[in-house]
Amino acid sequence: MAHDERRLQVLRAIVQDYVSTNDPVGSKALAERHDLGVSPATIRNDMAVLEEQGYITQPHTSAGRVPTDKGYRLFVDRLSAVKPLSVAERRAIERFLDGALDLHDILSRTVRLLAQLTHQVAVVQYPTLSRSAVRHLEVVQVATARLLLVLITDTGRVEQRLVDCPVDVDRDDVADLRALLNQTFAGAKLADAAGLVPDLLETAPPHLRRLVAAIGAALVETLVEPGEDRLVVGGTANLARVAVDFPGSLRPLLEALEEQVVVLRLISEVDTGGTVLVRIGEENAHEALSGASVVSVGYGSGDHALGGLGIVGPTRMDYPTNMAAVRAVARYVGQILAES
Amino acid sequence: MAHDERRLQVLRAIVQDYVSTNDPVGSKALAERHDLGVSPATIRNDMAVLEEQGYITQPHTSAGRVPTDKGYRLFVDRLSAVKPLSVAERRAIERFLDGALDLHDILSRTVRLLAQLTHQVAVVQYPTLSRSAVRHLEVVQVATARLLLVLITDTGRVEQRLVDCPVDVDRDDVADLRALLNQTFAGAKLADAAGLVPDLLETAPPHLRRLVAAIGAALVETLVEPGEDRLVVGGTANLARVAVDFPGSLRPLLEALEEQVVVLRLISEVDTGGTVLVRIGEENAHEALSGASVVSVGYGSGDHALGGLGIVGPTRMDYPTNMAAVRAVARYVGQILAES
DNA sequence: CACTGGCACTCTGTCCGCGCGAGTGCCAGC
DNA sequence: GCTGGCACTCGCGCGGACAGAGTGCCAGTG
Repeated sequence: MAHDERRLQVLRAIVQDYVSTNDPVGSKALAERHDLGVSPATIRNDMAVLEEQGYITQPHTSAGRVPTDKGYRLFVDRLSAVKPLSVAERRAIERFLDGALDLHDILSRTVRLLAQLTHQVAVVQYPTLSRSAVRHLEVVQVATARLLLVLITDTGRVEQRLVDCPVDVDRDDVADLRALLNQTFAGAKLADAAGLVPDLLETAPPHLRRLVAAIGAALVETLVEPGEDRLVVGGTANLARVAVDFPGSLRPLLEALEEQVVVLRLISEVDTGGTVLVRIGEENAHEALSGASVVSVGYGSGDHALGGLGIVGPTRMDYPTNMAAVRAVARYVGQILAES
Repeated sequence: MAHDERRLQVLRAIVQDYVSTNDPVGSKALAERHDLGVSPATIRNDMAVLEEQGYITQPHTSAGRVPTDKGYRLFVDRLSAVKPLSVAERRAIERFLDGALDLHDILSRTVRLLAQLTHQVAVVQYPTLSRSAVRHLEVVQVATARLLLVLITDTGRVEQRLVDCPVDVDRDDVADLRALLNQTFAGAKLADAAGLVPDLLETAPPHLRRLVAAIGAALVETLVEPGEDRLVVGGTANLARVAVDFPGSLRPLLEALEEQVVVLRLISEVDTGGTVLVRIGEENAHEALSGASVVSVGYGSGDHALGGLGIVGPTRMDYPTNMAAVRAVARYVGQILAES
């Protein structure tokens, strides 16, 4: 019906205006700023319907209307066109990510870039270990009965782990161990690594058995445990700019960002298809994020995602632009990681 | 003189009260809360003198007095006794730092601990490379003409760097290279490493010369360049709690913390003696930090500092407690690093 | 039947004026 | 040199008035 169509136009206009002005938007202003072809009075009728359907609400009687979470949801799902990035922005992305020296460098550049493009808090998950493969395992003796295990993956990630050994170790053992480990694990997907430990034990020469058992246990632990420090966060200064959208205080949000685990769960729940995921307000199911939206997407080379990245900001954000930025950055990061 | 002595008592009382209440403190309240043995009128006279000397100021006529930067300075230098940590706090420190798995883990635990103890933003610098020694160098082939160089130091730090080679490399070369590098650099202080590169070139077999030259260059670059990502920051959520002390906005401060380089300079300028350094307000010589104080100290094993750590907070902070916490944490971290 | 203009109503944000209270500086007295 | 007293100065909070924005409803019109 033509009516429904126009009502959606009205909702879209409300979202756009509210996002850009941060003022509840009234019927008169809407009629002026948008070519809806009808008078304020008609818009008011539409607004009444939209309010009843739960898409908009008024902060208090006789202020303008403000989109609800549900309103933003509809906007994102049906009303917003993907906003292509400007040439300057594309160039900025390339320039920013080019010349990174290692994985950490790539990720910290990414997070800064994303924060700069979106003016929101940016979050990048470290590539998940289980999806990458072992490139090399290094063993370094730190003390007579203490080894440092260094794992290098094909995504350029370096993991380290101290291992206390049940027995003293001599130098030749270390070399043997290194050879043994690499022979067994080189090229293996980390997800499969745990299954290879029995093989490892079998092929180990008897005098190394106990040592290998300890190492194997530590290895599995390191690989299987997701760990906690898997998140790079940046652009928190942008929160100050949008502080007005978080009435109480920024504190819960800052805490959630530091907690990492909360945000990590959100960011890592991406599907592999490259679709941008948007969680709006209460959809986040975490109190600290009830006034916030999370825009995330998986990145990776080829078809499987290595991890997620995205932004966290107020529900009152420019979704089309931010979704485009998140997607574009993820694409570039995937490329870069595939090359290195 | 007895007068001067009492005036200092008054200043101390003002600082203490103001820090705990955040209200400008008046003569009457002072006389009630502290045993100064004189009447409010007398205190007023002292306050007038203190104000003239620039130690305190009044926000507006007929409000109480507030310490100036200079007042805090005097307080820190001459009026505050070191506040020993409670048993619970000491235990918390041990518990918190015990069981860390690697360097990054140690540092991120440290920063959380410090933030929790002081209720301020905590900052920890990565151990400076130049003061540590090479434990092992690992070379991994990533592509035909691309190597990943991994440096492991005796402080447990792992540095990685991609190197594009001028020539193709085969597998034996990699092994030779690894042996050669470790032979030359193992045990060397990183600060001296650059000087060893000529030796390296000399001992290299002719067919590896060009390769070694490239690697050597990358190595020096990695070691000498201080890099940017040398800072772990935590506890920014605490800023929200003290937002009232930063009238304009938290933004400049958050930006400075993200910028890292600013804070890094402050944190790294520690002397090796283990003295806690306090920079108050304008002393920081950076606009974003003009309302903030930085409490920092070097940490390390033995006599030489590996890096700095500290906190950033409003000038209105509890200096004695925070200084004690910073010092205690630095001491423990030094111990832990010496062990691993 | 849908849209429009008009109108009365409601509510918030803001401004002003006022009184209160806290705190000071000064002075005379001990 | 300290103290109590006193007049003075301001900032803050409260309440009322007011303007402005926005709404809902209603009657009129193509």
